[in-house]
Amino acid sequence: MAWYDRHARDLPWRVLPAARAEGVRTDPYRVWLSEVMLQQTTVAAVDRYFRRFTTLWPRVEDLAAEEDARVMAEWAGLGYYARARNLLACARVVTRDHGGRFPDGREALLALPGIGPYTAAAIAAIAFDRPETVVDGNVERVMARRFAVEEPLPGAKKLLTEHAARLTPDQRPGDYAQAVMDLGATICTPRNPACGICPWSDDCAARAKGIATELPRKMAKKPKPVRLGTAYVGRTPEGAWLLEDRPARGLLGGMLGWPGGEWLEVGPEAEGDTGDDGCPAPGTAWQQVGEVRHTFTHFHLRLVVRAARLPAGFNPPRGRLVPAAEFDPAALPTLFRKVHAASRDAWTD
DNA sequence: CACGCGTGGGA
DNA sequence: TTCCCAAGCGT
Repeated sequence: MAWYDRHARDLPWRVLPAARAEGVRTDPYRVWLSEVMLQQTTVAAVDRYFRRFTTLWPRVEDLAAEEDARVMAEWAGLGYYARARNLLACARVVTRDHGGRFPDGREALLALPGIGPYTAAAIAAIAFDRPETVVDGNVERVMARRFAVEEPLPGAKKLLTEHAARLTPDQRPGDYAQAVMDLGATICTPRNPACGICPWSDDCAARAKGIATELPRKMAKKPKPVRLGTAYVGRTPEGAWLLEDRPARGLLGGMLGWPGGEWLEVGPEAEGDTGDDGCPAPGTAWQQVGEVRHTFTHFHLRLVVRAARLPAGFNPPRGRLVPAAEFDPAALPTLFRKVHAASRDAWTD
């Protein structure tokens, strides 16, 4: 804990021990928002989004009252969009059923949308200083090394959680939780752990055995297949864009995107063209303007980008026309921002 | 319980 | 270029 008092990172959602000593309170709303944004996401990526969200919506009631599309547009680019949908659902439950106050216990938190075992424990510990054990990827790595657990993840998760629980103190459990995660993020890193400056180096079994860098072991991952598809960027003579609201569930669910066909996996050889599958205006002369490559969690995608001027009075069979004044490419997920950028040269009239 | 679900940065 | 990964959750 002395290490944390000296080395805690100053993050926008964090109340440092020194500030807390002067009476600054930890806001559960900000803890919750930051923890959801940080799920599988780096501090560097979250920083800007957290500042933007708390400026637009300072309290959970403000967020709960916002329109879905506005929140999704602000989340665009951060990824894992189910988090944004669950974020709104959670804000509305807390506002309507809990009077705008987050519950202070792990069990009650666990019942809320988008809050799983890690986030429930993190909020209980950090916002309410409950002695809950927080187990994220950092804690798994630190415990695997400190106790030289050689069983690979995810099988070792249960054992690592037991080790972590045994170390959780009664005093300042919130600071302790953040300290272990800071340790994992800045000292006990995946590649080149800085064991020389680690406050736990004398207690570390993996360091003693010289295998710290090899832990935690992980099961081999499957290779990512390649999928191919086409995206159609159409504009009316007035400059309106033809876009599509994606279904609420699934990949990029609830986000705005360009029309196009299914993204189909192909064999190692036949990487031919993709036809006009999914073309939203078959009678129009589409021109290929580029190709976009993008990698998702479980596949690589190559999208052929086609652009066209739509006829005057065009009535979209699917999707909708977004007037130029209302269109902001920043509201698109990253894949579709790339598609928009690839089409840019087609509009140099 | 295994899988689906994004993105950007670093080695 | 390619691979790995980062404060997980829902189904």
